[in-house]
Amino acid sequence: MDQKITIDDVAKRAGVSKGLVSLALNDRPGVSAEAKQRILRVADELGWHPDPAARGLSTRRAYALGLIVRRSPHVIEVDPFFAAFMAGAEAVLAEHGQVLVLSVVADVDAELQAYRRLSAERRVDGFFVTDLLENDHRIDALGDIGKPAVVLGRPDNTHGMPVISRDYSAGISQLVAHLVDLGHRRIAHVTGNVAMQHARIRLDRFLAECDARGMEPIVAEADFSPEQGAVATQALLDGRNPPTAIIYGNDPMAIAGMAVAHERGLSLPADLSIAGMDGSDIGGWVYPTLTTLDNDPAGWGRAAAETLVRLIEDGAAPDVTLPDAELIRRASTAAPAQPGERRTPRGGGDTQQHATTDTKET
Amino acid sequence: MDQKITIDDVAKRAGVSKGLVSLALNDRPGVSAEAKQRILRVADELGWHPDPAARGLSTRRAYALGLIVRRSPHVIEVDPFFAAFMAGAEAVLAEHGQVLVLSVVADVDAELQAYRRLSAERRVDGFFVTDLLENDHRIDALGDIGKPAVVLGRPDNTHGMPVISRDYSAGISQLVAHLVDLGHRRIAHVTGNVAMQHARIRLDRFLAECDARGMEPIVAEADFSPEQGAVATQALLDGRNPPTAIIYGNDPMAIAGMAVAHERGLSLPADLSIAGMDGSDIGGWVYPTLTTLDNDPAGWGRAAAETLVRLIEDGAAPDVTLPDAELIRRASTAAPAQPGERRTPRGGGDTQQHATTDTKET
DNA sequence: TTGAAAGCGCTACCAT
DNA sequence: ATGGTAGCGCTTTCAA
Repeated sequence: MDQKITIDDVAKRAGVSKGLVSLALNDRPGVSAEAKQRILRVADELGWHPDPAARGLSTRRAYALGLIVRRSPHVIEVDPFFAAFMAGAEAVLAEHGQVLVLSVVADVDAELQAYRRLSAERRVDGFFVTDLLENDHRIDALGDIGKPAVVLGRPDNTHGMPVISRDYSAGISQLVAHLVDLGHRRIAHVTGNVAMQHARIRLDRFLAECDARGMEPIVAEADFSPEQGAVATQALLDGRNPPTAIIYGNDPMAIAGMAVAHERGLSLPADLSIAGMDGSDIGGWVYPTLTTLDNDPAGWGRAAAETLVRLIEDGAAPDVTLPDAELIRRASTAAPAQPGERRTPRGGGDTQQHATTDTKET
Repeated sequence: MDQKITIDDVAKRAGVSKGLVSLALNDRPGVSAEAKQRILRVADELGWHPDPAARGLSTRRAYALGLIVRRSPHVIEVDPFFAAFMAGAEAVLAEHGQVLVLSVVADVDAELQAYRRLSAERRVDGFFVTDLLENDHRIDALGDIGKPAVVLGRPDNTHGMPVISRDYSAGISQLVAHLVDLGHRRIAHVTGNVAMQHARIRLDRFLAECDARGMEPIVAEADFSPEQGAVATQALLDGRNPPTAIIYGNDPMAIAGMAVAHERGLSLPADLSIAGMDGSDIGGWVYPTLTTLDNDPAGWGRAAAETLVRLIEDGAAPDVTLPDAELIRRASTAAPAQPGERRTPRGGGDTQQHATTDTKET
């Protein structure tokens, strides 16, 4: 149980020196094929693993990568992104003998502190930077800190850090087009926290899409929390000329918005079409099932981890562009009711499409 | 940026030897008050942090604790527990100079492998064991592995590992009593994955509560996923004598169950009362707002982290019992409609209670 | 109370 | 291609 096996044991048993074992392990040149094979076999027999502390002491590496999640307690529980992102990232790290070190903080100050701590204590070799802000302080701070980092966002202003990005704009175009095709002309957008770049990009694209169609955009700012999603929805529906469709910056807000509509006795989607983003599994299991844009958080995680590992090992890594977001059409969007038909009692009507029968636009 | 400051720098500047600095840092006896003070001041001035790799090489510690989350990709996204649990745990670990190492796996085999890897590679000093199974293999495996661990579960069969537990039974009693008080006699339970101890405990208590009241229990097995929650709900409602109230093993299943009911044109809660468990934030923002039992995942995280740190440092730590789960009464539970009244059109009726106005039973 | 020195397990360099 | 050896930064003896 207590691993007392060291590189010396392996060296002795294989009849070579420690140095050679080390070279063989890190498959470096200068080891004969047969020696290498023998060494690796012996290591395996003995169940030997190099001690990362000892390695790190020589190489000044931690063999660990850091993810700092900044979320308010009320958003984190409901966040459809991080758990899956971590799963994707961690799977890749494990293949590379690395480990994921996680920190969860409530605000930007605590986040900067966490970067500094993990870095000063030499706990990690690099960072994943998520939820990029517009003019993000962290980019500069990480520059000072001097640790490699990959950024999830748009390839701007990242001071040469590799960027993982996905074109969400294309999905928003599809979504708006989908609603317009159904006959909507008064479409609203409930934003996420627009201090975040991805929320801002979504808003900008929404505005552009409205503009291109000569529609007056309706916008309510929120922050990705269901609570704010509900508040924004109330405000929109209380407006003098309420929208016939609402696009939310994420699925939890959309679900909260649906609840508000239901509570007012509106029939969905006849009286109001609703769409989310960052498509989460739960969206396929609410009533009506939620039209949304997919996001594949595990894919983000894998790409980010591969890039960060490569950045650390090779000193550089190319940006990665993930496939465009795709529209997932479900039952929460439909043609708007004619003015006279509003507030119809519910029941009957369309059968709803379940998640297992999602229609993905390609 | 590149931390080249070592214990030697501190020793030199403070005019003492490395050894003394080390003693002072770990506040061990044998250092004069003034020397200690001076050393710590100098260390602070220099911004020195001991290198965990170097420390670990001497002490055979990793100064890191491991959490391995076993969840299928479809459950993890929606899981209201882990993100908040990690946040709670990590906050405590940071105070103790420790770090949280995270792994996400899909099944039990991969989980055991992850324990072995993290242990063999000496990445962590101990583990958090969650989702305890009945006769959990991991307990034995961890015994072999020989790393300290704390278990989230019921204090049985844990071979002397400290246990963090919360009495969920009390909450279930309250919940059943609440429904019975409203007039329900046909109450169903949609279970979580009953291989997990907490799902089993909930089921057992539900059965006991029914038994105590002479009610025939109705049970549908599921696995915590919204999909299974929906399937189970269909089956229950298609039964020859459908329940008037359904208690789900977690909130995502309850939300999926609500959707099934809505889709059938049932009016909630008049035609069917619905309750969840593991109360998540989102439950306060669906329609109707979801009656549930709270769970305070961050509290679990803090308690578990404190216990594990103590176990490692002192060699032993007492079990912790968290406060009983409490009923959160919201709008999804109400008196059952009289037979004749079923399938009333919705709208009007009760105003729903929002999350901000939850009623907590004490 | 303090200093000096010997490891901890590995990598990396200099020989051969 | 291989062996020997000097560190990496800390903790922990053992002397003084």
